[in-house]
Amino acid sequence: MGYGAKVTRTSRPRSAERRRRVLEAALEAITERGIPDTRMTDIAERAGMSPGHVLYYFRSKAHILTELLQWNEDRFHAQLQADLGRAKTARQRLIRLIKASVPERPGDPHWLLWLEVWAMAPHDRELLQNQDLQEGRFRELIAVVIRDGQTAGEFWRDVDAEEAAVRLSALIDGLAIQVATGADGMDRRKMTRLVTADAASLLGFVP
Amino acid sequence: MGYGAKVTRTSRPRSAERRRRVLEAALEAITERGIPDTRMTDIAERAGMSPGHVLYYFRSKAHILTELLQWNEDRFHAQLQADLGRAKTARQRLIRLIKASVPERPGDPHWLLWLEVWAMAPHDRELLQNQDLQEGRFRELIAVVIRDGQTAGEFWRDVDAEEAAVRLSALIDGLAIQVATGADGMDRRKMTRLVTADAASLLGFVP
Amino acid sequence: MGYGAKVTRTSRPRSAERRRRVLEAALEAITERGIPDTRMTDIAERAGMSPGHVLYYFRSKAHILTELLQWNEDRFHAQLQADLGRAKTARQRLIRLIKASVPERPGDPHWLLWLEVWAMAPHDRELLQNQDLQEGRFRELIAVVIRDGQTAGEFWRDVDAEEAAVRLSALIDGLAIQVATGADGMDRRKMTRLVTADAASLLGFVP
Amino acid sequence: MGYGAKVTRTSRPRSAERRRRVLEAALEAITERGIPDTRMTDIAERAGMSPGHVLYYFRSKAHILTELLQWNEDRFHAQLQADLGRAKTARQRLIRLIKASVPERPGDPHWLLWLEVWAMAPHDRELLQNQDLQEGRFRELIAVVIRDGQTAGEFWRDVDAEEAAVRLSALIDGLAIQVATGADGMDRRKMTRLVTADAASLLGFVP
DNA sequence: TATGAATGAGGATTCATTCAT
DNA sequence: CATGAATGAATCCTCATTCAT
Repeated sequence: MGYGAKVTRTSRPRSAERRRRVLEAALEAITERGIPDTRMTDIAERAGMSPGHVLYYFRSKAHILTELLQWNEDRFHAQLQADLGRAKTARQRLIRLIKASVPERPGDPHWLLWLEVWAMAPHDRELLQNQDLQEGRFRELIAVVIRDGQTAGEFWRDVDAEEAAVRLSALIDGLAIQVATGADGMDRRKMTRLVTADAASLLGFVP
Repeated sequence: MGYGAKVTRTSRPRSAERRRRVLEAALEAITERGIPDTRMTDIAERAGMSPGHVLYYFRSKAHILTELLQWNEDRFHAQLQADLGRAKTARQRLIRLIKASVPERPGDPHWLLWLEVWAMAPHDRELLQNQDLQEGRFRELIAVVIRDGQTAGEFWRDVDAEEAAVRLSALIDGLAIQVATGADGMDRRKMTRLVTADAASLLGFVP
Repeated sequence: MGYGAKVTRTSRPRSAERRRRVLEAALEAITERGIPDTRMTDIAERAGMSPGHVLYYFRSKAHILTELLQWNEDRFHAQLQADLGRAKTARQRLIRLIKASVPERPGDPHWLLWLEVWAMAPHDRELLQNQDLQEGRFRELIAVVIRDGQTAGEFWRDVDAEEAAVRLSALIDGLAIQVATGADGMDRRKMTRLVTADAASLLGFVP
Repeated sequence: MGYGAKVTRTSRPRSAERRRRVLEAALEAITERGIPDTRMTDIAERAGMSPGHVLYYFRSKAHILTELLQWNEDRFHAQLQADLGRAKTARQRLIRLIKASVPERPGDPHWLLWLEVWAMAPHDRELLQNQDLQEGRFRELIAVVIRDGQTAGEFWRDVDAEEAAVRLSALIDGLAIQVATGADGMDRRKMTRLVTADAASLLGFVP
């Protein structure tokens, strides 16, 4: 994950790190205020640079957003993949996947960004396509785990893996809204239990 | 509900109708452009009046929004209640409820407004409370239908009605996102089938 | 030239007058600082209104410019036509035309605007077309006067009127640059004498 | 005028060439976009160096401009002098001078720069002085040729050489505007004919 | 010399809101 | 009630210039 130990001279990554700093700042600001109320200045301040400099790296506010979404998903998936790699059984992998998908807490940045995407997607074709891509990637991950479990005899075989993935991811989205917005009567624990139970009854394993 | 024939002084209804016209215009504009990109002027134009006059009825843009959400939900529930009233069995009522909940098409105004609400709620306590209220009302409606069905012996009795309602409404939300945004691979018909199947297997009736 | 004496209620012209005020302010500012260094604020201040209001009348800085050029030329031509109308002979008309064309003094707004146009025209097709139109109108005016004089026997007949107009207007442009910029060794009086002498020797009349 | 073969220390010529490269780049950029829309970056890119480095050679954008104008005129005059040197008679010299003065084509860099100068001169005293200098130099050149021709008996003697030079150079300026901006109905050939004819009738030689 | 990251002072423009009529 | 002119604060973005390396 590092650039190697030998990089002494501040070398290239400088630029990449600056960009990352901007993205982190943007996510932070957006999490706090929401996209429409996040000003360039908010981002710049948090990133510890001038507004002009933020736009030196990203041509416009829209560009920041685009890259932010990508970066957010990539990070999530990398983490998820690593997580899954450490599990032995499909059942364990599915449970880990569920746990990784549940918002950490109200205001979870990853999910707040998704709420913003859903609100904007109907008016932004490009964004919608990206949404499709990311959600498809996630659903496919679920489907793979399910199929693996079916092959290994851990899950029932007569369930359509794709459809189950659609149902599970939709349930996750719907509940995550409640957790992430901080809605009354739903929290991380409850959501985890609900989704796990649903998966268990759907695929026939013990939660 | 209804102004009746006896309203003689024209003043009030006139005003009420003007206000409704503004709300309709606002919903239309928001559906097209999203809340952040909807200007007072967009609303005024659609409502056929001047921007200044829109603010004569609603003190600010925020007030329009607040009232719009309420109005939108009230309308939805009134329609839903009427729908359910016409059904004989709990099973029929549940199915009608599901059908009423599925977005008509990509861009369905009712749902697009919800997408906006979810995106804003984390940064607006009042809005969040309203969200809780409305979603609670909807879940309770589902729970009532389920309990009715259980009492009538149409649904399995060993299912917790509240929890089932939570699960169903979350599934609906999650899938509605896909349909309403126009996501690839999901549409009204497929969503209806999926939710109905889920309810059926959950409560033990024939879809 | 007035709107009639009966207009008591501040009526329509309000808007038109505001617009004119903006154009006057713009011309003033541009004359002082040049187009590139004229800020919206400069115009607004001089027009006695807020910058936002200036853009309420004219959608953008570019729009102000476009209208300003048109307005400037229209004004010049209206004045010129009136001038010519009062002259009896073609010779007198030509002399009046020349006098009207000579810059009043260094910094003459009408001509400074032309200097700006010439500098911008190579990079703005629309502007160039407008330039063609206006210069064509002016040259045609000269040509008409010349032809009249030829018909009346005041000017030599063997001179091509169009070509003479081209030559005269080019000479006027070239000298006006010197007068309007305040170049050394050229002024209104000298320019008038030079152009008149040129016309006289070209068309055969006594200056 | 060259640096000769003896320059051993490469330092100076290097620098001089770099500077020239910047000036060439600037002229190119300005010709394309006009001065107000030419950014430091445009110049730097064309010169194949970084914006920071451009300012290492020229302290500011204004300095580039100043030097560019000088360089542009020096180049023009050097070329012109060389041209005239090859002509035997004053008549030939005058004709060559005219040909050299006519813009090559719409967008001729040398003339586009003049259009910019005229637009800026009224707001920049220093620039105006430089304009006076350059135009004076050009007019004097014309006057010299005329006087030579008069002495040699090629041109009429009763014409005031200075005044003729003023007239000719103004006519050239006025027509060059049309050619250089790409105005309708005027081109290099026509302009050449017009100016030559004017000079011929003024000085009494056969065009 | 040479780079390009970094700055920050503006600039045009937008838009909710106010208010005289 | 109704208008639309008027405001001005706020926002994104540009760009000459500086400076550490």
